[in-house]
Amino acid sequence: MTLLATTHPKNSPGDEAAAPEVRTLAERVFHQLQDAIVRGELAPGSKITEPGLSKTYGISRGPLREAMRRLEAHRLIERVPHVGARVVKLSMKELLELFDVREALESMAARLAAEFMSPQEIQGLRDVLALHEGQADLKRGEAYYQREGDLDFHYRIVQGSHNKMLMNLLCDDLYYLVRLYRTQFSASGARPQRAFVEHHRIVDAIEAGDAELAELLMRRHVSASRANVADRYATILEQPSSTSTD
Amino acid sequence: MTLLATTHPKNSPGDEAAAPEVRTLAERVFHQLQDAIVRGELAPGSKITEPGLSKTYGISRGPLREAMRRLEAHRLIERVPHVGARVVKLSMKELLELFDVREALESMAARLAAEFMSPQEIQGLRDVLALHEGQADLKRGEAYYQREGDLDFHYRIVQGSHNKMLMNLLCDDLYYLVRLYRTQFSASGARPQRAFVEHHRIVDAIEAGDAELAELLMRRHVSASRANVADRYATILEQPSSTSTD
DNA sequence: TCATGGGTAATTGTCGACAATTAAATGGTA
DNA sequence: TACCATTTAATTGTCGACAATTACCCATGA
Repeated sequence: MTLLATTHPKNSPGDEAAAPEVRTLAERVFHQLQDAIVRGELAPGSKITEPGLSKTYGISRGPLREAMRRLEAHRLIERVPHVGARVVKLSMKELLELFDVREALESMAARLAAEFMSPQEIQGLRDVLALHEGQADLKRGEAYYQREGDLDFHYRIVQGSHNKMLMNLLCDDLYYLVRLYRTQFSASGARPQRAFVEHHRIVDAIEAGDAELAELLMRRHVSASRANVADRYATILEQPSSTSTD
Repeated sequence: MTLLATTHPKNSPGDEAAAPEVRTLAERVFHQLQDAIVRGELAPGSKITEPGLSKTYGISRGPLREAMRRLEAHRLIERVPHVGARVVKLSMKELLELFDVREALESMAARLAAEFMSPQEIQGLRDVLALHEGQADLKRGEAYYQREGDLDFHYRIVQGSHNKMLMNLLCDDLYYLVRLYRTQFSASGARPQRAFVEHHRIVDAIEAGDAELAELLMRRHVSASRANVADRYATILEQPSSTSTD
């Protein structure tokens, strides 16, 4: 909880009124809806109507529409003029596309992090890894927290790139989609121990200032995660029972 | 005009009422403002006020605010709650950040294009190159159209990746910032003949289905463009006369 | 039974007005 | 004269109501 709160202080589960820079109604309901979607409280593909949300959140349609516009910009809902909006439902194709984009951006982030990350930031990375290691030793099966921590790890590297545009793209846009995917596909942590090793090697490369190696390792790391997801999906397709994701 | 219109049919200069999917006031004024900003008619860094725009465009503040929200999502304006909005003014640092992101995303796009681009799409790429070559032979100095065509070239490769998320990120977000930069820094085409050669080699790699080579060449291409911009900026800093971009 | 048409209901788009917050202007005081 | 507090004006945030478009339902006909 402690380390997690430092990286993404907003939308920590259970507290939503203490958000720091929520100065307007539209922003507040935006964060609320963002959380509700990411956590699966609003079903993927379900239609959301302005009067309905307006009544449930007790605000007018004006700020609500602004919040929905922001959600649309973050690709969490899809709107059609004069028709309505519905919560995004990731298909496997779109999920794999997301992994390709992550591979491109995060490998670049790792490269830049190896160049510009400060010793304090690197120490913070090591702390995160140590925390994960302890958690992995404690509860081996339930890797739920570990997955949130996985995002924590990636967050810090992106911030270590000191590239604001990268930070905006990854942290403000894509990572919410990643979290949404993890709830939609109920993907608890797969391949945890291998991911641990890869994380360690990436930090080693960053600490050594080896930009090329950090980039390569991060590229492989994301690519392996993508392959793992694709494989699991392929095996699920063999035994047709769950929801058809496309 | 013909080939350009096929890739980005909207906001072709001079005609704005014939936009295809503009079904609402907010969308129309969004595209109008987008054009006005990218073309420099709204000065970078200038404050834009809701009543002012509402009067100039003859619409209410409701749809105008929606248009402004979309502009903010596309990073063309910056808003501060209770204070106001102003047109984005790219600093050199942010411009170089933009090049880093482009390098990451477009190299990935080239890799995917080499895998999935159809023969017709490749032929379209060759047509664009042929058109540029003719233009370069005709007017050697005035490379303005060539630069727009340069974006046309990159557009097609991104679309050839068949990755919708990449297409959204690059074509809908970043490329408008690129065009904005070219007007803000009044950057007419530098190094045109070298860029031509690089374009040809990229297409060759894509046509050969060599994904790795296409990725590498595109990465170098964008990186060289970034270095060129950085160099020109450094030389400008030697002779202090123009606008301070940061 | 299915397709097609009209009519109704609901939702979205748009507008003008009021409240809250911020920035500027003005005046007073050390 | 410089600085600070108060007032004032302008802008942004929010709200409710009306208009326009769409989707749904039902009846009619082949």
